[in-house]
Amino acid sequence: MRPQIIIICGPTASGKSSLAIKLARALDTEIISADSLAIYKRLDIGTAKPTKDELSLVKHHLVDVCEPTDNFSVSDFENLALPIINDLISRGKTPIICGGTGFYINSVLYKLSYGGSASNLEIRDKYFNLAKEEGADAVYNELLKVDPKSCEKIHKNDLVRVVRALEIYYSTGKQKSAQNDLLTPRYTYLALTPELSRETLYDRINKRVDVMLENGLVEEVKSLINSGIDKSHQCMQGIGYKETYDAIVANDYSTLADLIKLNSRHYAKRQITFFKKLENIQRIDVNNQDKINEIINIFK
RNA sequence: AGGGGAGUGGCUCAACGGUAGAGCAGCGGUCUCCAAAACCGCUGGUUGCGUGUUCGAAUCGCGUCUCCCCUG
Repeated sequence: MRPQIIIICGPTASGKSSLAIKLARALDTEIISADSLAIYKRLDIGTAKPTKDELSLVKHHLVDVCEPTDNFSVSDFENLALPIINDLISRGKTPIICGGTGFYINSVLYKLSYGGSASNLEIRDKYFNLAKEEGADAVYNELLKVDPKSCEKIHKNDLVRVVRALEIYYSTGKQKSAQNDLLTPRYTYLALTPELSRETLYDRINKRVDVMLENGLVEEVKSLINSGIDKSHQCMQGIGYKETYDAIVANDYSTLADLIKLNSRHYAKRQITFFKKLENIQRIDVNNQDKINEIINIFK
């Protein structure tokens, strides 16, 4: 039985996109991007979005689907991605999910309940403010009272998760630790990740950052700033964007390239760690055409 | 050439007589609605080299090498 979907994941700058395009063309199918920043319009250079040419070769979904002012979360991704995947499958095609946002990939692969609660900004603000005023311990102590079991899994310094657990409790009345999702994949899948030495990967990251700056990353961020985007917007959390934003404000670009490179390397490491957990993930040399043909033949 | 200063883990620095600490880098990990976020953990040094003083030297003396600054 051939798998229902293909997942191409891995760290930034590893060559996922071109592999995805190769496979999509050979299999006459479409790509669903799983990238938490490529969803934004006008964030092009810093996200290394597929070029116009690439976009015309293969249909890409979930690129440029929201405005830089929008908030976007995993479940938004899940809600948009599932119908596309199901539609492609029903048309006899093999959807290719390609991206570096592991959390997003998991959201389509597994049916997760996310505590049964959407984000509740009121509760969030309340506890972030509490942390600011009385310290993170105060928030953690609160969770200790209502959901001690979650405290076993969440480190007390991890304010984002501590607050999220409280948010779930106070908006649903149920404890986060009570959720018991089955981690059974919704689809059968083949997962691929480009095989690269750490050294090569870091080298590619460094070069890519230089290219981004040459291609006008600073101008891109300035243009976003001019239209009212600031650091409070979610899209400004992106690597390449937050650093450039700060450099523009300080009018000091001396460390910008190095800083983006460093943060990108750290990010790549986290991605590598995250994808290690994906079962049956295959490392593939993207330059090995024989191997790629082998994969294509599985799905033909 | 003379005078002064500095040489400590990959980098920046701390300890200034009691057998070396930190930040960053690097490496590993967590991840159930902000995930390019948020968070946790770990490995590296016979203190340029030699010699002397001392119970004991990164720390003091001498020699030597390297670098920086000033004077010529």
